Amino acid sequence: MREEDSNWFSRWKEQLPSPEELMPLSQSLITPDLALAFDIRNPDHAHHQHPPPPSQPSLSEFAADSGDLGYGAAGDEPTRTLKRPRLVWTPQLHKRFVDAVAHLGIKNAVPKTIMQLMSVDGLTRENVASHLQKYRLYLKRMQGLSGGSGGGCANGGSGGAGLGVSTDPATDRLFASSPVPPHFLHPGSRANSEHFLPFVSVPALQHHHHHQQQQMVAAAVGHPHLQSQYHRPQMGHYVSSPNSQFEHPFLGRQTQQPMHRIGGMPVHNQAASSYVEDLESANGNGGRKVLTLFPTGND
DNA sequence: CTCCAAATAT
DNA sequence: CATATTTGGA
Repeated sequence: MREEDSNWFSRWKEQLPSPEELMPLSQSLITPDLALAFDIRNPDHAHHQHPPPPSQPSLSEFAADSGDLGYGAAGDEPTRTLKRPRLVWTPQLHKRFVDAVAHLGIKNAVPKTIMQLMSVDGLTRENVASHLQKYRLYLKRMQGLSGGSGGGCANGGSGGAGLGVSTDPATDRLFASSPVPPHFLHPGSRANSEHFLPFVSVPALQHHHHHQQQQMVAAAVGHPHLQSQYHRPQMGHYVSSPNSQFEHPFLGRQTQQPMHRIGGMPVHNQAASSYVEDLESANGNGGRKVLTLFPTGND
């Protein structure tokens, strides 16, 4: 039964290019400072910095919603009084996360290292740590269900066992979308995949820290105000098979650019040629908007 | 310092 | 409500 392990590994290794490829993948999360500082408001100068590299979809798109929070908005440069916007873990980003973990090995798979290997600018340890926890839980959960480990109903109760066996506790939605490679989980058979830890070159990490505009890629800003419950068209049924490649519910849907009215102020929204995922839902009560775009040429 | 678990905010 | 962030403790 371990053969499977080898299997996934070979597949994985194929898909895993090399750290070099991974490395350059530096994504930059939109940093709040930048977002606000740079910001989006420039009704006059359409100076858009068009770095739209036609060849490579590396764009920096910021989705900044006007914060109606109480800070002085324009003209003010909040140096450090910024709140961190909600980070949205996109499948791609998650994938990177998984990749990093897989390559690091369970041993080094600590938040810090992962974060470093991910090289996602803007990503913080907290982000990774939190996500990592969830990821682990997800894996553990799967183990228990799929492996059947032993007895069958060892699950003690947690989870009210009687529910459907399907793996859709709703919480795994995100994780399920990603090809969970690392099956380094399996207690008992601990395969150290570190056999092949060819390179862990994370050369440039803490370098340019200047406020220069780096390449920002993913931007996610959760705009609060008003609680809103966004709901997908019914509970998503994209329950892809656990092993099937991930199918994106979105991807492939280029929504137009709806005008965002923020507090009555039209916001200039520029849609880059990148994947722009926008989920919006309008509820009678309010609307929650989330913009996430990722130029991850990965996968 | 890292991980875990829960509370809180969005 | 679900998700992500954040706090507190081991």
